[in-house]
Amino acid sequence: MLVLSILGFLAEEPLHGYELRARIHQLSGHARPVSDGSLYPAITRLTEKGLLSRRAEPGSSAAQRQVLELTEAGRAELLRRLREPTDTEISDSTQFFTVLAFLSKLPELADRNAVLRRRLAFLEAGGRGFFHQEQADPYRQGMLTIAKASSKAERAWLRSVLDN
Amino acid sequence: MLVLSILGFLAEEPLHGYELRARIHQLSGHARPVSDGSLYPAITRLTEKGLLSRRAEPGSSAAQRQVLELTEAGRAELLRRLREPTDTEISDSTQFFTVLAFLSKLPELADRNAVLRRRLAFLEAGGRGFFHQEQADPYRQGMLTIAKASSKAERAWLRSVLDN
DNA sequence: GCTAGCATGTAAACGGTTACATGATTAG
DNA sequence: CTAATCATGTAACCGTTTACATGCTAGC
Repeated sequence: MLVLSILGFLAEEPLHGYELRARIHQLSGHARPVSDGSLYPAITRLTEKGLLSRRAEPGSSAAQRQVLELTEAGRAELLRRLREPTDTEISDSTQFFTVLAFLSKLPELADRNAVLRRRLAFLEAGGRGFFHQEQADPYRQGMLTIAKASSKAERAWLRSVLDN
Repeated sequence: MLVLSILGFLAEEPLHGYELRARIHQLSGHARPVSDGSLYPAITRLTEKGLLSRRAEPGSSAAQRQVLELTEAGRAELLRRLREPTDTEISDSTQFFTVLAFLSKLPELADRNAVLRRRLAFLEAGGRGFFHQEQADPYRQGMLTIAKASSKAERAWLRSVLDN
């Protein structure tokens, strides 16, 4: 997911690591903070794979910035990942929201809608039996109540987008 | 999170690994499947730490079962984790729902309510600015719409439980 | 005879967390 | 002069994923 966020934000404009971290944090850092120890190694790996290029630039203040830019291969990889999300990127809400955050980068409406339809189908399958557990435990009942409300809101939004 | 689920289900009754996997799957496997490669090593680690004991039992069919049981130390660790969830167990919905699934194991109402109040305070802080991003991107708008609906439903449930 | 389900594990590769490490600039 | 913010990284540890590996029993 970190990789998808990096590719996604860099598809908008070149950024240095610190700024990238700020954007990722704004997008999903409220739930799970991004640590430098995961971000910088991820940048290094993506650069080694040829998906990113980096060039040094004098910092606005402080240390030298490494400005990161998507390569053609990087952009192709981003589009491929958005077009063909894995099963857990469809089923795991956290992962799906990351896909959704960058879905507008996919140029074809049909491709974008195909992804939304996969998510809708997953939700309509009812979390694979998750929703009709009968629970005596009041806290698990609460979990189900909340999950049902979220699912309902999301299905309504997905249908409204798919129906244009 | 896996560890919390293992301790939580074993607090209800002794189980063997295969049955434990089935229960974890029912609880949260719809989003993220549990793999044997994470479950069995986790069981081994917990046994080495003295939180679990295992004894062999003839299988109902097939291979020998390793029946797992919580030790006193294991039960104490479960209660400690439920009483004092980490910050990310409060902020990350997936992790919080795992805590919630076993919260009824905490004997004191005051302890359980303290956990719920921490979650409510986090949600009322508005996802730390997450909710008032103005987004032109329609998919990110959708994300916000869904997130707001979920948050609202969860806050309503939390308040109803806390108000008795 | 074969497939599905029961049942438990190991090994390699990969990625994330935490702590450590450095150093400049700006505002109070 | 000191804290906050800007800015980038490394190293050890730990856990997860994926693939591999085995073997029994019941039903078709």
